[in-house]
Amino acid sequence: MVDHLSSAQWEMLVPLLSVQVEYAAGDVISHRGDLLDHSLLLLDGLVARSVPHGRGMRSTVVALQFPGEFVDLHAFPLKQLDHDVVSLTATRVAKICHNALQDLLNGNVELARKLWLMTLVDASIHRHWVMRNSAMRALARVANFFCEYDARMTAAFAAERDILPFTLKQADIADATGLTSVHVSRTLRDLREHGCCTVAGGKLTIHDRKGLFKIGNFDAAYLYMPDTAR
Amino acid sequence: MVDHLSSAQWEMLVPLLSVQVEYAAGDVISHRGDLLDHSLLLLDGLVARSVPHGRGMRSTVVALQFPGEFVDLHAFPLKQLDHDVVSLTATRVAKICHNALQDLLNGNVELARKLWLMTLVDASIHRHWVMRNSAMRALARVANFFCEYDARMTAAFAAERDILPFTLKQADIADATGLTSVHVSRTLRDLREHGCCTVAGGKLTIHDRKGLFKIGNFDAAYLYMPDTAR
DNA sequence: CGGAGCGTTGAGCAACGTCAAAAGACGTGG
DNA sequence: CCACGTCTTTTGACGTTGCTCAACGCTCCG
Repeated sequence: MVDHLSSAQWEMLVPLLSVQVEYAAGDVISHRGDLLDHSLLLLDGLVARSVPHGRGMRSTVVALQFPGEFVDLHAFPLKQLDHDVVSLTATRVAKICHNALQDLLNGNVELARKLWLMTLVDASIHRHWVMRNSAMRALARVANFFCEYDARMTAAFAAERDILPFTLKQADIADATGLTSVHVSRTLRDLREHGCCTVAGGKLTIHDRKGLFKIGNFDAAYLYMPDTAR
Repeated sequence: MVDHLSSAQWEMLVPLLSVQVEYAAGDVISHRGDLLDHSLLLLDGLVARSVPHGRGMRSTVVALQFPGEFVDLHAFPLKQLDHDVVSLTATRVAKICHNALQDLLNGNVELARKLWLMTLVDASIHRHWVMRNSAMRALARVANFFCEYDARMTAAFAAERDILPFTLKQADIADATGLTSVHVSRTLRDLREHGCCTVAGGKLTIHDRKGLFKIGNFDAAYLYMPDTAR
């Protein structure tokens, strides 16, 4: 969500974003524990922060980043991350070097506070995920996941759509919601039969957004969207 | 974890912490959506960030703060929180006014970055909670919860102990781990019978820390402890 | 002594996981 | 275009975990 920034602030950041890199679905962009001297701004595609569980086992997706969001801005103060960063689709990112960022932020307290704020919005989303995966049953959980997907995609496109690009596998949804892919499959059928939404052919089609929000018990306040007042 | 700060930085912060307040177990310190002009440093007791679910229903604890930690430093950039802040035990906190903090940080980029970092450690803990409550079964989940409790209490006391003060109710553990209090009760019995730890009389007694770590599959890296190198 | 709150236990059940098989989707090379 | 292998989704049968409901005991405190 770069829309937390004023256009003047955005202009200052752009020169630092010269180097672009592309990844394919499944690529590991950085490993937990790696020392990082740069962060990434996601231009296109979906990236997961994921905690591996050991060879052969699937890993848990603890966060998802959408186009227009920083993927690992928290690596700037932390230097080292506690999770892997994995590309879930074909993605394009822009690198931002920590040294250059430090120089920029030293002279601009306002911008520094905005970037701080953006990492805090990520943290708010983490808390929501804790709640979702701890306190909601499968149907509500997956519905709520789609509500968030819808809201963040809408922000990324700056336009509401009823048909969204969606190239995640059911196993990815499972990793993000703490279910098995088998149960995700069944839950998607339930949502389909409720007339809420359909996932097929790389698209998420929302037939009944209101119904989906209700089943998912969705309230977007935790996303701290800049324009869309709560 | 104020130990991320140098003693010089700590000295600068202390003058802002004049006002102290006490709360009793169960007090709601601030409500979601409240506009906040100050943050709190926890001096004593335990505080939960909790998401309410409606009248009568129990709420989900999405984070726990220990003595020496900021409770809601994220309210400084965010101004408004997405969750309640609830005292779980008798607590004592020190207020820090956002205006004064802003003046201090405007003149001290290093300190600002340290505070940023501290909120990012919170976020890392959130991610761990997502993983724990999504991917671990009850026994491992509760064991891991106790491992974290042990590690953060050890940091708060600056001393390792096998008998820790523990005044949370089983229902609180349930709210934090996404289980029911009934199942927590059974799980505590299991941990007791494994010879790992006992919860009774306001104390958590760790009989076999190594065994507890193993059952909880615990790796403290996500806590980003300053001294204890990973 | 009585009540309130918390912890414990048991029985039954719903939700979700596991395993396995089959069907569909998709790209590749002939 | 078809044949093939691989990956993903779907479905069924069955097992397990953890939830629900209800009863009972315990402790603390008035």
